[in-house]
Amino acid sequence: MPRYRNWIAVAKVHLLVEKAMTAGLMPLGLKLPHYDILANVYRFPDLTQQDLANRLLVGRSNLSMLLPELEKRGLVERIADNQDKRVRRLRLTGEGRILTAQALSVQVTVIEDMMLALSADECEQLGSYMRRVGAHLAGSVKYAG
Amino acid sequence: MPRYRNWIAVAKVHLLVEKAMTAGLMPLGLKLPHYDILANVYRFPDLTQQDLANRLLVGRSNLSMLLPELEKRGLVERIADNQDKRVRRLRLTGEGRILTAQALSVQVTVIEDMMLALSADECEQLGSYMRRVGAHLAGSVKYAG
DNA sequence: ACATTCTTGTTCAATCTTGAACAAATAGCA
DNA sequence: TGCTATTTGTTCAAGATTGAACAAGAATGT
Repeated sequence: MPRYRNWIAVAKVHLLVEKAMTAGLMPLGLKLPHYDILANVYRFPDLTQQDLANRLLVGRSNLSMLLPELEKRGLVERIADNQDKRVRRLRLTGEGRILTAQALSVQVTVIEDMMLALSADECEQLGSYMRRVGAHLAGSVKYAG
Repeated sequence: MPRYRNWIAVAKVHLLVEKAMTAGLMPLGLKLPHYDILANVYRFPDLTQQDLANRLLVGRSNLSMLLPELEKRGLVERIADNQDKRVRRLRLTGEGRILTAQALSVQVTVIEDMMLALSADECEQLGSYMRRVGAHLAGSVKYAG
């Protein structure tokens, strides 16, 4: 099983990085799902909840549970849209931006540390491989909303 | 954020493959956690539950919940050890081996399909990168039991 | 305008996962 | 031998995640 072995390596690294991220985020009072939300709203303001769910490959109901927590903590705002009264567009508050920036730097640290095992070129090549695989899969895999 | 981008690609592919695996396993009546257990016991018979938990990077309690299900389905046996009366060594039954072999072939199919995006050499190189990263991380990340 | 169909976000119950507390067994050490 | 510290597996309650059902709003077609 030749390719199998290679995939296992990917899965294991993913798991380890997730654990490292969880540990690194704890001091900020954030869990991984919170962070995923914040990081995406940070880079893509005014997403709807549905947009965000698609981006995270997660169910809408999940966000309906999580977002109110972040809202109560004063990190996220949900702004009514005049064009479409169903949707609520997501933005970070000032405080949310500050915390998210800190969290991002945690992730950068984790990733930089991990990638010490690779040269810059190798890291790029790894990314290029994975993007190709991702594009290939995006067509063939259906993901629920 | 150069390396960051590359990691995101890894994470996304991992997520997509997990979804594909979940879908592929469903006809066999297996969920991903069940499969992970079976696949490991298949390759490494006579593991203790603790060994298995370490291998899967999962809590022991998780296995205490899951294994009785697999046992009731007649897929796994937990055999008392004479040397150490605390532990229960894990083995597949005949039926378990058959089902696991089918599940493994599901995984092989998913992975082969995914890796169509890469040449054989590229796939090997990807694996080699990830093994290096994995080895690098294994030292620096502590994982709970 | 109107009826039908889709989409968006919420709620709720069922399922999964985790960590702490526990009992039984082993290991280590005086 | 005894006494303490570890290790193993289980249990249980708390937290997280999911999918189905729902209501409100928007889009489509006539």
